[in-house]
Amino acid sequence: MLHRPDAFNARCPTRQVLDRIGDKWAVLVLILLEQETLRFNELRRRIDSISQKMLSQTLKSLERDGLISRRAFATVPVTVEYSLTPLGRTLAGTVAALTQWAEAHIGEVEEAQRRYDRGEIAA
Amino acid sequence: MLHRPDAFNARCPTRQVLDRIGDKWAVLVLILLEQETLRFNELRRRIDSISQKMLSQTLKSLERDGLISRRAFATVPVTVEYSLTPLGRTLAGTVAALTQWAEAHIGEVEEAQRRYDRGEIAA
DNA sequence: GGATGTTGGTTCCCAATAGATACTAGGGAT
DNA sequence: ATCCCTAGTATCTATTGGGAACCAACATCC
Repeated sequence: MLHRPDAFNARCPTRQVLDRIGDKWAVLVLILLEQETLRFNELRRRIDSISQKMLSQTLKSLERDGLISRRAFATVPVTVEYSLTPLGRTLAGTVAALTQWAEAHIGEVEEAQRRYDRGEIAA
Repeated sequence: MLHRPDAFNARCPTRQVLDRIGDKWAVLVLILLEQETLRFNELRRRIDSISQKMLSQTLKSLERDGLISRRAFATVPVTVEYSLTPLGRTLAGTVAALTQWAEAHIGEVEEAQRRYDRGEIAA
């Protein structure tokens, strides 16, 4: 029935990509870098409530996946710039569609949550 | 600079939606239900390696958000059907674009990972 | 001249979450 | 009687996330 790579099979590598997208911090980093190259602490300041650890970890994963590139300059203190690769740029476009959906439909989602919490399980 | 709801602010509800999309199981459920209405154990069998607990939890969240609807029938044993709501259907379309990206670019991602793991931090 | 702040991280610890396993109820089939 | 089916829940543990402290090397403040 499924003629394409089966993302529902845990062994399928497509699932790995899906798992990466399923990282909220990665999504936010991609969206920010789509607009401009940023340094580590600039990213940290812009993404409210992200910890250094998670930012560092997220950037490392994205770099490993070839989605962003890291450039360090031997200034004092050291300067590190992160930017999207061409591959990352194609993903950022797709991810932007998700944030647009979120912004467009957040009202409906919140209303559904209120209805659900009041006990109305209506469709 | 940002004229739209600020997803980078933790207090912005848009971020909640982003967090929901950032759930790998939710994404897989949405994709499956886009094609047909399915029962609990059918979903469980199709999504390789999901546990009963996580499926149950994921379905409950999606229902609360108004993205899927649950219908129980008093058969023996009880039958429970899950299907997309109109709202969920609009999201499933957007999410499908992500899986298409994953399937199209998985090769590039894997090659980047191999390069990174060999120590070539090249852009 | 010592305290503090900057850079981009890493390490440690604890709380929260994910996942595996077992259990429930109310039957049906063997 | 015993095992299986349904759709979950309860419990326990493994993994992960987040907070805070620490690092080097310098610049500035007082």
